[in-house]
Amino acid sequence: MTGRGAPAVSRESAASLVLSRYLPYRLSVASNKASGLIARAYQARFGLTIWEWRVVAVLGAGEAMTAQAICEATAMDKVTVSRALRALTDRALVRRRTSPSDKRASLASLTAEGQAIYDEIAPVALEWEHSLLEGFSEDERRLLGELLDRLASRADILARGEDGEPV
Amino acid sequence: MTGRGAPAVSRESAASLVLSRYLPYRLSVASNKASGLIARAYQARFGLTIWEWRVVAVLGAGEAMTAQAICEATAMDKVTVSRALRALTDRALVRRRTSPSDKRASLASLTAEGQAIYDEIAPVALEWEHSLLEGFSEDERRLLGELLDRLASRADILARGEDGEPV
DNA sequence: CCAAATTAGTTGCAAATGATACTAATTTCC
DNA sequence: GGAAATTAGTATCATTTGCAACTAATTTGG
Repeated sequence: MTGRGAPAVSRESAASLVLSRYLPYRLSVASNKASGLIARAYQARFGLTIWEWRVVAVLGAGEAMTAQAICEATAMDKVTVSRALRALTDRALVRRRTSPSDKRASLASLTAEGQAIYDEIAPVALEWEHSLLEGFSEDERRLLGELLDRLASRADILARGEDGEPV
Repeated sequence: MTGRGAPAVSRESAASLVLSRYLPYRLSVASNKASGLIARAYQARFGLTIWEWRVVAVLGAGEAMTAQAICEATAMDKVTVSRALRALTDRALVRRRTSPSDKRASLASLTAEGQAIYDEIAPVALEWEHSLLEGFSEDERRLLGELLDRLASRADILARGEDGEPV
């Protein structure tokens, strides 16, 4: 009976990696549940995918935008934006005209029908957000948003920084 | 000039729906950036997908688990778990044996090689998490985690609750 | 104790996604 | 002023994902 005594540290290797406490995991779970919940609103009722909805959401402000501008405003890939625009255009929710200043680009904007859908969905989306945050104090809501933004920009910085190791 | 006076509410319909301020959107952006960043660690270095990594992460604790239990621990769909287990088993990182108490189920656990990978990745994953949270105070870290968990459970409640309208 | 219903896990197929290559228009800069 | 490099947006193809159907084992309840 050699080697007994203190409760050997033997296989304590990755001590505190408990998935349910791991931030990227928690973010992912919260994000998926929140998105999934609200997605039902625009999917079931208007047949919009989450990306189509995002495009509608930014165009809802009224400004005509290029696909490029939409990419930036929605954090979507340009291929995804292209497909969403195509689908929306096919359904006549969006109209596109060639940009006068750059014939490669086109300016997209909502049609009357698209605007009508936006006007109907947007308040519902805001209600869902509100329901989701029920029980959160004003401070908590503000802080949550702020922390998420900081996290995102921190991830950006790290992504540029290196190509392998954590800093 | 009738009906003037207060700055007409005319087309102010969805007043405060600005995508960049919309919580589900911010969550999604933060989550994708954080996950994407860390995914490089286990993808490039070990060829693990995010789901394979999650499975490895929960099995890393040492307990043999059924696919069902893994579903619950990882918030993954059963099909996704099945595929991840298959891939890991094919690479001999995971071993499965039929559960003695239920011949439909099998108990999965890490092989020595799987454990070795876990032991190598887990600390790196934690370092990344740490880098991500650099600049966050202890309070902020705790609060962020707590708010995310509350949000997820709130979404669960709402998802059960109804089948259309926000509450 | 057995037929019907449920559960564990897998498979197959259709749709969604992502990387890459491509066309056309526009800048750059010698 | 024009060849080379860049940019806008689209198309193509391979992979991933999600749903629904399926097999096999177990539980229920009559």
